[in-house]
Amino acid sequence: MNIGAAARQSGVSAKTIRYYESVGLIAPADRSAGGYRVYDRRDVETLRFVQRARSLGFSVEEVGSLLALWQDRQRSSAEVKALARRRVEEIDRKIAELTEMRATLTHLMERCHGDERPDCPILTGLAGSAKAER
Amino acid sequence: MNIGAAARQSGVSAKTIRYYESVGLIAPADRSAGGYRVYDRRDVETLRFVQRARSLGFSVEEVGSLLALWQDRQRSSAEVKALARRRVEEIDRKIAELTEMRATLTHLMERCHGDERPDCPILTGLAGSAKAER
DNA sequence: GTCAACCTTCCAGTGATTGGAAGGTCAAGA
DNA sequence: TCTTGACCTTCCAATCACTGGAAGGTTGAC
Repeated sequence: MNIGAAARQSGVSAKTIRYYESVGLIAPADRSAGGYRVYDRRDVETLRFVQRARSLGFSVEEVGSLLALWQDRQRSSAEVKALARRRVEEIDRKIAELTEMRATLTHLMERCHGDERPDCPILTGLAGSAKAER
Repeated sequence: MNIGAAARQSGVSAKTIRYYESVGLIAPADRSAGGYRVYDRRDVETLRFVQRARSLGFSVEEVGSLLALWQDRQRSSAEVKALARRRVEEIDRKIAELTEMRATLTHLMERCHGDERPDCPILTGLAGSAKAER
């Protein structure tokens, strides 16, 4: 199958498949007589694996490690779990950061009339200390 | 004061101040005889405003709008509030996405021994359907 | 033969910085 | 007066993970 079909079946765009190949995340595809990249079901499986790992927020580099681990029958599950644990910690940090932002923002918004009047605590909060306002 | 002092007082790095100037977020600074950028207390205030807005996740472009609104004595607070509301919605989307990722990941991890054995549900979950596993 | 749909490579742009090179300015001290 | 070191200047390149677009080649159907 050509790259377009592989893209449709894996959920990874053709452009992105070529990109993954160019950065060495996936092996270079075989080529047809006309120079087209050729994929089989196994390649699509790999692409799907990559797609899922990316959707869980693993970086392309981390997906590379995961892929290597997946293809290594000898690997220990400890390594995989450690990678996953680090990812969860990262996610927790981001959630905490966003939650903090949200609290500051909604606090500022509550005090803002949101009408024609020019006075706006959101702006003065930004100008003074947003933190102290809480 | 020079750019270094302005950076220290505003919490925006010198490099970033120059960048903000280059993209038109802030007005070009006055220059000394020797060609150094010169800042006063007002500039530092503006930089601090930018820094706070950025830390709440507004894009540089959005900070531009906020800055214009801040400097416009005639503005209506409704506009500012709308900008903030969009930001909160965006934050909520991101938090939801991260929460979903976290749930999938921790579910996968619970089933993984994390020892020397090679079998690892995290990898098979990634290979099959991570969603279906839940 | 000709047409559309598909594929190829290569270069550039995104956002928001950051790093680094090569060189100019400034104030203090020997 | 000279030198040192801290600071500043501009400009180009890299980051991350794509995405867009140009210019051109391949394939299969009608």
